[in-house]
Amino acid sequence: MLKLTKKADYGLMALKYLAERPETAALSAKDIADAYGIPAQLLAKILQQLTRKGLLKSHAGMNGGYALAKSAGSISAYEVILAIDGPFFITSCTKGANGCELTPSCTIKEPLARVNETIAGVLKSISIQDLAEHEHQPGHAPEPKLVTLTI
Amino acid sequence: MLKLTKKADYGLMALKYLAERPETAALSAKDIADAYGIPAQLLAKILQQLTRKGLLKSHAGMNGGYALAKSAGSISAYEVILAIDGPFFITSCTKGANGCELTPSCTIKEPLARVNETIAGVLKSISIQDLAEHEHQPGHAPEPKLVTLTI
DNA sequence: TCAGTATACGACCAATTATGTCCGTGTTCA
DNA sequence: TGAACACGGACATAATTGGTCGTATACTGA
Ligand code: SF4
Ligand code: SF4
Repeated sequence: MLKLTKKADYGLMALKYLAERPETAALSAKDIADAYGIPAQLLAKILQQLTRKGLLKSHAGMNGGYALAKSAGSISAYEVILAIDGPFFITSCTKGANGCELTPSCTIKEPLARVNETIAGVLKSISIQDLAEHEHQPGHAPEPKLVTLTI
Repeated sequence: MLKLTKKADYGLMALKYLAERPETAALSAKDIADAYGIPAQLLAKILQQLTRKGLLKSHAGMNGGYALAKSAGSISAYEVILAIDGPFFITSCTKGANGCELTPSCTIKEPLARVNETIAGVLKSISIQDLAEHEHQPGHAPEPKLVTLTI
């Protein structure tokens, strides 16, 4: 419960990997998969999804592969998760048609919707660049981000 | 992905229901289940779990049922989710033994652990009382809570 | 031009998890 | 004593996730 799928996980890793290598023109799905031990075909599908959503640019043929479509700083973790796993909701209601059938009697969906928004906000405030920058030198103080939650 | 289980959902609803009725000595699982249309036996098991974790007090026999073990203000949504669904992690690693096998090569687990902490913080800052108070009068300004995220 | 390398995409399968039911046991009270 | 309740394990089923396969298509460079 409340767990990121591995697909989203893999997607984030791949984007981070690309963000760390801005000099290379393109990296193939296999290259990235091998670097981490991710199933190559699965990662390929994930990268294809990200391409369709406009987060990556793809290039077939020899020396082809994927490259970031935008700057690493302008891609948020939220976008990635959204692209891979679809709309982001922590509850089963709110997702259009097929929600849970006790939505009318439910009294906690509004508060939970706020929580949902807050978590989405957290995810939106994290960029691929944040992930890539992270592990560098010990002396760099990462700037804290603030998120507001109103029940 | 990143979705609350219905069990946790039901648990929160039940606790809120109890919090709104502090006068009654105890309410049976069936009472609460009927009020919302939740499967009674399933809710019963959830309430039993919450009892084992010390969030509820139970009383068998006629006119028995469940009551809050603590004040509604001192029970956080985090505790409830923890009691029902077990340890709270957004990633597959960090959960003791059986995590994902690419933990050593993974480069995003530290940042994600911070995100995990942040989300846990959000959940911890929400009490059952917050849920119960919510829908009252329109004029009451709910106080916003602040959560800090440091990548 | 053609072989090799790569993406694109849908169908399919296996493993896991979530959801819910059944049933027998023990407890309390009128 | 019996009705109404909690307790808890063992199922059964549905939904989701994680992963594979096969094939078509696109691009490159020798
Ligand atoms: S309606 Fe209530 S019970 Fe149903 S999914 Fe939404 S929050 Fe959960
Ligand atoms: S180790 Fe990395 S890939 Fe594996 S679960 Fe943790 S964050 Fe995800």
